[in-house]
Amino acid sequence: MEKKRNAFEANIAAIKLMIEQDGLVPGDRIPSERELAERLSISRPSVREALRTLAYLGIVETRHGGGSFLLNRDDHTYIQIIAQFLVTGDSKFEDLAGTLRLLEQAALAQLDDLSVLAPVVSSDAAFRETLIQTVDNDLFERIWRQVNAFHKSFGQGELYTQAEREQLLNRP
Amino acid sequence: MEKKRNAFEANIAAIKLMIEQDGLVPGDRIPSERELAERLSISRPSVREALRTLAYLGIVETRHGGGSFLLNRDDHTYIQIIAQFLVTGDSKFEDLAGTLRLLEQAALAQLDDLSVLAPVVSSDAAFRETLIQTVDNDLFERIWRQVNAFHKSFGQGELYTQAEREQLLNRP
DNA sequence: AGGGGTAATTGGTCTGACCAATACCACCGA
DNA sequence: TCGGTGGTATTGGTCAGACCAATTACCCCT
Repeated sequence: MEKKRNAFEANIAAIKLMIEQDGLVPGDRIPSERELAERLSISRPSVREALRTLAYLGIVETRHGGGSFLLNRDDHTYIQIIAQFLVTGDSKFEDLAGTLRLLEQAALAQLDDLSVLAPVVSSDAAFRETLIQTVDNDLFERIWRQVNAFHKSFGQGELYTQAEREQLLNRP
Repeated sequence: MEKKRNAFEANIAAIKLMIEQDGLVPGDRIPSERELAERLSISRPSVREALRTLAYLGIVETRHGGGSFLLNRDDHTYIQIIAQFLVTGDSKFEDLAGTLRLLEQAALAQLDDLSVLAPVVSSDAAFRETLIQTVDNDLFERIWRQVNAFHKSFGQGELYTQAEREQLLNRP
């Protein structure tokens, strides 16, 4: 082994390695914190620091009294974490609305058939929700959803007026 | 207070909130683990579990004996850390490239004067960097930067060919 | 064989302690 | 006065042990 430094990251790597070597698959229960501590020759607090990080990333789920379990990889909660840290406090409100408009403009530009939007043109929320879903891109959708949630948390109302929405449908 | 469940994530949020309220900026030293424990009325192990996670994500840097410091957003390594867990070849890479194209298309659409892009049309990175900066929206730029970092972490090359870039300049 | 209640297991949190690395500062000497 | 130099305080790193809470496992009785 190498390093004294970064014992913490080494612990995370060790746990991941052990999971691999034990042939665990998503849904399986991983060894208890006490057993991990013993097998890795580290203390339980150190095990916990690593496990908590893995849980935060969505790699693992822990149930009080039940144990820790491997999660499916396609839960990708890390995307949400990315978004959560992207949209932190110092975002100006104008940036929020502006970013939403940009995202939705991009979605609109790559949409061939505008007819799917016609039925929902009367509702700002439904119009934009439908618009985003036409993109069919998970990451893009999550980013939009996060920005939109943050925008809504400021208690603002509609992003577009009815007239604006109708105009958007008559462009390309 | 709030709920019993998810005390761990509540601690992370509390630390982030305290950083905000104290007006700390990247480079500043955040309170010591012992002081955080006292101010948040939790134990030092609980503080550490939250702090280690923040450090792992690259939000914060800890120096043995020195303290913990706020990092610049550009230093955030969680994109790479998270990418490390995407061991299997999932199709999410298409989402990355697709999202980047959408973001840049949106930037291009709201740009009046395309002449600023002409000098950098020979470089994929410079072209896209310049394009994003014309938007003048911090949040949008940050989102793009992070997605781009994620995309680059997969070791991919240029997003557009030279011909594509030139074509983009001849559209509107 | 089934149901219920108790014991064992497991995660959640805390206290306290000690080590290691760094920062702080007063002191000393040139 | 200035610059090094040492000791001391502060801070993160790690550990042991304890206790609580939630869940699980198991055994016993009917």
